Amino acid sequence: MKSEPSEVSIDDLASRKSVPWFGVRNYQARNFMRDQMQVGDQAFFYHSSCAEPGIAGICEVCAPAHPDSTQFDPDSPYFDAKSSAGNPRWVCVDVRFVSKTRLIPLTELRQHGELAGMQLLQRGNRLSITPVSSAEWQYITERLMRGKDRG
DNA sequence: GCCAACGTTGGC
DNA sequence: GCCAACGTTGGC
Repeated sequence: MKSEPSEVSIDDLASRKSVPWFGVRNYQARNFMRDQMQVGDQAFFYHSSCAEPGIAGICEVCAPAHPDSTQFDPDSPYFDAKSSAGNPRWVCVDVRFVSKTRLIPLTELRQHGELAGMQLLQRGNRLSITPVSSAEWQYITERLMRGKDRG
């Protein structure tokens, strides 16, 4: 799950009980949250659009998909005039902090052939939420996150 | 700021 | 339904 750290960083997540994954305005990413993600599922927390993009930690889904309140807020950059309370277009799950890991840069992820199939790493990928296979999850958590914690 | 890639929109 | 134009994402 990608987040711009200037909006919500792994430290921001750690300081809060939970955070709604607001602002997703892409149907595929929305559908992942609505149809695939369940309470208890874990995800990599990825810092995007920043100096050092990469995986910064792990989070866990703690509430199933519900309407994203920012779509109804005219002052929000995520406001959607075509959505309505009766028929909300955008939903989001809530996530909570699990752990902060060393920052695993995108460039490092690309160096591992075992991860070449990750949707995150595919050319032109723009989805803010992408699936991770169990093999990929295992490889990253057991082999890449085992290094010294550099904060 | 550039630009590749891809999603959305809207005229037809 | 096609497709050109336009907008957005996000790494670099």
